[in-house]
Amino acid sequence: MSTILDVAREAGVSAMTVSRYFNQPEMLAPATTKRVQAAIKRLHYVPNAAARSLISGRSKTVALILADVANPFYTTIARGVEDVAQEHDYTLILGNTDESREKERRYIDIMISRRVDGVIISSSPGNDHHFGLLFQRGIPVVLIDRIVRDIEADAVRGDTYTGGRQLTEHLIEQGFSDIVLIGGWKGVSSLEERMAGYRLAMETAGLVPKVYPGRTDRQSGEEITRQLFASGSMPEALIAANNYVAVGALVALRELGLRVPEDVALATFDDIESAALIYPFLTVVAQPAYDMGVMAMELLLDRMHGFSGPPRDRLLPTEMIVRASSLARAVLQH
Amino acid sequence: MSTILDVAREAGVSAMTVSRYFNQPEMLAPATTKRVQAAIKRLHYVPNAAARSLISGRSKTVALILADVANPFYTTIARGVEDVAQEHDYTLILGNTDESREKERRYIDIMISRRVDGVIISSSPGNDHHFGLLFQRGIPVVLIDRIVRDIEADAVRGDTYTGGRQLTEHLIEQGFSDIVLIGGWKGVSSLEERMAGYRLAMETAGLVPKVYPGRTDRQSGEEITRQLFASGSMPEALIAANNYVAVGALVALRELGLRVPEDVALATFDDIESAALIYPFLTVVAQPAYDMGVMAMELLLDRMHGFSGPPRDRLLPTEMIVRASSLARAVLQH
DNA sequence: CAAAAGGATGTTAAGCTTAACATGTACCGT
DNA sequence: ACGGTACATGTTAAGCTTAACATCCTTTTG
Repeated sequence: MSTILDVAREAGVSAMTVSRYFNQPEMLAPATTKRVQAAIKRLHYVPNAAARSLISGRSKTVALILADVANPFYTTIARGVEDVAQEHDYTLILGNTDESREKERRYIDIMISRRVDGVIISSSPGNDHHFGLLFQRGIPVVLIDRIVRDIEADAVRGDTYTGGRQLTEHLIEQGFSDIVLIGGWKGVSSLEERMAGYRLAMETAGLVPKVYPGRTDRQSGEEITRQLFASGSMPEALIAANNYVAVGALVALRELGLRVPEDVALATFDDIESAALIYPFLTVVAQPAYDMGVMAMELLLDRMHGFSGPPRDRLLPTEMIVRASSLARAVLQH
Repeated sequence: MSTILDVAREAGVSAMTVSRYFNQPEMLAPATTKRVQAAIKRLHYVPNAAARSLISGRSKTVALILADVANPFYTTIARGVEDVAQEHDYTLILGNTDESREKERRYIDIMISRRVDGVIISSSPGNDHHFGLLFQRGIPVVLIDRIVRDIEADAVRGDTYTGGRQLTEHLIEQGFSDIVLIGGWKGVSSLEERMAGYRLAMETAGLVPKVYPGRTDRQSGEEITRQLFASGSMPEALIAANNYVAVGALVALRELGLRVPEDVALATFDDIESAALIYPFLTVVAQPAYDMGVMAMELLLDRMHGFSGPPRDRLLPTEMIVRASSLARAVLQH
């Protein structure tokens, strides 16, 4: 594999001149530029990123750490991040934590080891975060979707507090009063906010909030729903903590022979794009996932380029899309 | 930022001993191991990946290059790849090509520059592939979903040829004879195979295959469908080249006031998991995307560990799932 | 026309880790 | 007690690029 020295020899110049061809091309004489260019082409030379990184301490790399790489909400974020990163010649390292603190910890070591220039992370719940190690080394961090208390970092998130409130108010307007929130974890800010919005709306209307917490996967949605109805409750409406929980709830309700929305109304967060097109049915609070990714990468670029102001917290507006699943019987009969 | 020398000093040993702690721990005396361990902890030392890579020529990194990071089919593959990579301590670099040859080319340079140990790629159509550069440098490549003619690399793909045939036969059995294939590109093997399966089934049944090619996005599905019906044709059944095209077709058909399957039957490839659960409606040929990712990474691990047999072509079975969208009127009325 | 200024290119060393080889110590057998 | 063996640890140099400084040649200026 040829090195910069081989190219230098081939072009009859010094290694430094070749290096300048890449880093300060305007400094070279046109004739030299040409000769170097030709030599590079002849030898198929590509600079060694490791050597560059070793000397510069930087890597032109950004780590994107997500809870679930297969969740459409996160992959849409990833797409936004990638588009901006690519534009600015940053390479993306992808990590999947499955909400595991240990995996998160392992990735933090990898990021340090690889001298990534920045990190975008949707952190797992818990208090023993290891971000400190990143801060010590001056690696900027942008939190996405979920903020972490006591961490002084930029953050980008959807306004699901308002979303939760709107969704609840909408269901109340439809005439429901026994509205239950299912799924979702303590410790995950975006889920706690939804819950808080729900609570506020319920209490403002003089209703009693009921929360059945759980995880955020489909399985959990099914379990909680089964359990809820097995326990003898017969709520009029459900709010699922996220898209997967909603799908699980739908599966469980179908099993129980309950129709949506005739027997039980349902609403949730995070739009499932394709599904919505095929069968526009679920009422949702949709978050601007792609824009969230773009903005996160932009905030990170600022920091990597030296910006050092106080943490910025970007709360992007969500949009409630009312569809059939949340409508009152009365409305349906019209 | 502390280096291996700092740790050595702190522990009262040589740098080499610290290096051995990481690379051949069994060689150290227990007491030394302890002292080194303590020093590492005190200094928060993390080895510098660039220096390691510089000397070893390897990077413990694998590049995953996909056409669209937001497409659920590909992200499910990504999830499989990531799970296996993580298990084996490989870090994943993510790339998005948007079917652009130029972006693919750029990524190939990045991969070489970063000395990735292997590449998994769903390549864009075209003939001027630059994989040669990877082969020259002995970087193993695994093709996923799409094979590339004349490239001697391992491949993992779903058997969409059989899938296309089955889907077509199913529609023929339902009594349809004017069946049109919409969307999909020449040059993309997985799409060509679907087409070939469709052609075979049609011709075997003495029917005339009709293909309206296009891209693979939703937009394209809409356009082709509109165009198809605007041109006066009135096919009895459509087969969409992939999930996005199918969604586009559905949107267009709804606009045209045509019901599925009462007026036009529809079937497609690539199951949309959540959508299918909410509304089990689309007849599909589903591919085992997660397993494809897992297998691709496993083949790659083999190669990276020195396996050098002939290219392996893994054709994973697909599964046809018949749902409402493809049923004959007669069947529906039952 | 000499001296200064400016532009283009070269030289040296450093960045961190590890392969290859060297050294040192403890214990073995005879 | 001595050479030999095995094990534990140390020394040196290399891997590739670039920052900092040095040099050389051309051009400008008084």
